Amino acid sequence: MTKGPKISDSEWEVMKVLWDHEPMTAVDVLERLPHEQWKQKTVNTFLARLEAKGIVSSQREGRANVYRSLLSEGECRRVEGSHFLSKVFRGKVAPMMLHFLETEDLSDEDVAELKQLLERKDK
Amino acid sequence: MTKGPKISDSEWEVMKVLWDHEPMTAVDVLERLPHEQWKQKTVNTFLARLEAKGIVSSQREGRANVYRSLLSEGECRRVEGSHFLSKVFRGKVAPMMLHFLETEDLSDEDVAELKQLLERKDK
DNA sequence: GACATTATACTACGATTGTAGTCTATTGCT
DNA sequence: AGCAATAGACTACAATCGTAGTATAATGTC
Repeated sequence: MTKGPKISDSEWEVMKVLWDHEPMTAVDVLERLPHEQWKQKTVNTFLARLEAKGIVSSQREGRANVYRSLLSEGECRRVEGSHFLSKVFRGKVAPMMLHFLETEDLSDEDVAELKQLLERKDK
Repeated sequence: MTKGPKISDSEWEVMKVLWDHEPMTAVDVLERLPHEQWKQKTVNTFLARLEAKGIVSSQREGRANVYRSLLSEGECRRVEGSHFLSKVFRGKVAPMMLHFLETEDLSDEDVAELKQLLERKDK
């Protein structure tokens, strides 16, 4: 459940930059994105769409619009995460965790941290 | 990395049914999907698109086409999983695992299983 | 063999996505 | 004041997605 607005792949790229450095203008955002892949106008379009979706707000400041996120990265992760879980792993958490444990590289520190977390969850 | 064809949300629903019961005809697939949400023609369209994408193959058998998957669920999970990881969690596995540990409900058995897995990974 | 059934093939169409271009208004410069 | 630079607004357009409808061909029934 936990429905939320759909954020497309490219919109996520813009949002990650915004979450890291907000408030920002469209020009600021472009500077933080790989220049070879992004044009200013494209960034502008995405910011406008994100505003239309209610994910960011804009405020005129002088000559430029300044953007701020309305949803936190954590909230968006929750929505996207539960959607991914039900779509790809049929909502079953444990198999998903096993999958990532097997396919992704975890450092020793990561493993230790996860074990600690699980210990605490255990009681 | 590990590029693969894009499988849309609805296409995933069709594929999960197919992986569970293949080989199947389009009529078989519809029967396994929630009837209120799916129409036969829609299922047909998705099967045709999946074939065009090289994700399933079809073979004429008598009066009907019989479909089989060309990619396993595991392969598709790998592609989709690593895409999700990089998009939503910036490629960082541990934070993602923590996120799911905190937001999703794990049964005691799940926790025990994961701990075992981590133990084995540890050495 | 003519007609009803039914499965596939082909076509449709609005919404979203990725990727900008054009038009307009504001600012700065000389 | 007049003109150039620049920021935003509005428009464009092909590809993909969700959701079918229409046309056609093969099959089964009398």
